[in-house]
Amino acid sequence: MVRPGGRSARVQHAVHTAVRELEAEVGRDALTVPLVAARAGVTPSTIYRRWRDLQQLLSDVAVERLRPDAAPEDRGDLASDLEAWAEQFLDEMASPPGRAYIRDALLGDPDGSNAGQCSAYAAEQVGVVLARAAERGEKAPDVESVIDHVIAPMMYRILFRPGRLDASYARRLVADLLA
Amino acid sequence: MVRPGGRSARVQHAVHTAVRELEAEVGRDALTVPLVAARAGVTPSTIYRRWRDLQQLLSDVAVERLRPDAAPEDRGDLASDLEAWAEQFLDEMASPPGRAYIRDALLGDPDGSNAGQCSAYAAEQVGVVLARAAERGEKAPDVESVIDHVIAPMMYRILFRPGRLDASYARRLVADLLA
DNA sequence: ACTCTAAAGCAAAGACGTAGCTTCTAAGTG
DNA sequence: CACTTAGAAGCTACGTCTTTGCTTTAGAGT
Repeated sequence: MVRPGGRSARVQHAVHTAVRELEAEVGRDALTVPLVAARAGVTPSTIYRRWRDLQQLLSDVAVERLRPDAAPEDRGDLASDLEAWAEQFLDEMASPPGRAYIRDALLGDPDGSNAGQCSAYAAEQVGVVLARAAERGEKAPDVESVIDHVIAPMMYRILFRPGRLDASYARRLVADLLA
Repeated sequence: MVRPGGRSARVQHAVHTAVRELEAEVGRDALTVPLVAARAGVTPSTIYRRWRDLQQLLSDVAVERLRPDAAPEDRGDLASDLEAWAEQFLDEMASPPGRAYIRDALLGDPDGSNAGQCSAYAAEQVGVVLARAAERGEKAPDVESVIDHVIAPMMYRILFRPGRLDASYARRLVADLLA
């Protein structure tokens, strides 16, 4: 049972913060559970008990970092909004740190719930764009179509075919979808 | 330098075999490098040197298992061929072992070459189907289109949205592409 | 205030990962 | 057919990480 205002929450926050700090300081590959524990001021066994291993901890932190921090920009029409969002999404996700976070999120995650959360974030952002279009009276596809025709192809390339990506790919996918 | 007929090749084979056997016997989570080494009759340091860690070893083995073992079935026309291939692909990849292999292949792979290999396997199979269609004189899409419109959406769901999949999804994607 | 329980601390034992050095083996050469 | 050589495997010792049982703490509910 998680007690929101209590010690558990403090520990979780301290550990997450320690991971982010150390990731920046010593690099991902040098991270170890004892190192994180020392920085967070907890004992290693606490981390092992709560997260089971370093992978799952990194996965948790990665999901946090993949959460969008702002609503998609409003450029006045669906095509522009979607194009801008897709370009930014691709740009962030295809970057080396972006790819690392995606891999971490997928990795320590037997049941896929962390990865599912990432997908939900993207779907939510797209949902906002589509809802705005609907309010304007524009004809808009549904979220599922955007996932299948825009997000999925971008993700596939990011994960399976690195080095075959640029912003024009995002624009082409959006254009094809809206055609 | 790898010497195909020599000791290196024997060791690599013994280690891969040991991984597959132990995976079946004790389960993935109980695999460790020393355990694999003992079964393969080599010392742990050999594995650490060649593969660096367990993840990369599992990644190598996973790629091997994801290699298709036969050419796609010929059902006489493009739509049927592609539909059959997509259904089988989805079925294999969405299964628990299939997902585990995909994750392993993605995982121990900083530069994405193992994952790229998996993608290449799928592209090759699709290429065979499309080439047959071209020989028959059918109008066929190119491989890139199939990747974007069929493979990528299936993979995205497998990785990010488990539990939202069935064979009809594969059929729908193929039908939409060929429409 | 008191009780109760989930979570954290502690400590010791065992397993794992790393690195230096030695030994082997197969490919190339005269 | 020896001989050389370099890459790869074996061995070993050390340090670090992981696991586990038990104890202690702190916050939620009464």
